[in-house]
Amino acid sequence: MPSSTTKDLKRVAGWFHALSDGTRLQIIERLSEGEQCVCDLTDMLDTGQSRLSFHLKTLKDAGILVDRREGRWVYYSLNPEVIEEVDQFVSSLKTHSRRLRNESKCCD
Amino acid sequence: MPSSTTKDLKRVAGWFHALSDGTRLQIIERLSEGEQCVCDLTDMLDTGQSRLSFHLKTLKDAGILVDRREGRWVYYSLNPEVIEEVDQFVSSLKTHSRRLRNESKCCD
DNA sequence: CTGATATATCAAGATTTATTGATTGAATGT
DNA sequence: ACATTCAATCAATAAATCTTGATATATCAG
Repeated sequence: MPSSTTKDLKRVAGWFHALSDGTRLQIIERLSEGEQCVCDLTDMLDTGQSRLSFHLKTLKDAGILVDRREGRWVYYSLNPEVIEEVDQFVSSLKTHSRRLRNESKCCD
Repeated sequence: MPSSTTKDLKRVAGWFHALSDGTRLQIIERLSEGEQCVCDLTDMLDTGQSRLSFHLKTLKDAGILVDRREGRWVYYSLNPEVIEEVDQFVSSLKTHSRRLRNESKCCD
């Protein structure tokens, strides 16, 4: 994990904040099976309309989701570009933590 | 991303919540260079003692960090096991989103 | 244009999280 | 035992986030 600017950290924190809620993770679970319109998500998740809209906006604002209007319906889907960035961040963290564990093991 | 139980989702949400704060990400940046005692973190990050302690506890409760007392000092470090789980979650999400993108591309 | 449907936004209150300063506890050295 | 240092916890307040119900906006059908 290279040292990050404050702006970067805020962006990263924004990703994780978006992912830090059970309802939003449920949304993501659904969308990992493919694009869904809000109406379908409303049925699948047992949640009020404005609440769902709030969580979708939270995910969209963080860049995790993108939306697309088609007539009366709005479709949400995962945003692969940003998810890739999240993955790179976590993956780099994993690499560091693994390396540190191995270093300490060797000197016990 | 296989369908998760409510309990799993809460655990996952807990990871991301712990990672969703700028100060905590700074802590993680430091610890990705190696184990640090609280006293060093206090110097490096410009933060009050109880505030730092609060954020360390938040990360520890989520499983991201582990601590170890040595005399008067407490050392914190990344917890590779849990970070690996976080990585697997995000990595799986990445795989799904990538696959979905490619599927849609092929049918334009 | 009118009514109906899908979704977003807004405002108020409820809940959760974070910050601050004070206190407590644990380990050490004298 | 006493004083000192490092760190955790507590209590009060502040700030951010979430929920709910009402209202607004956009699109379509008739």
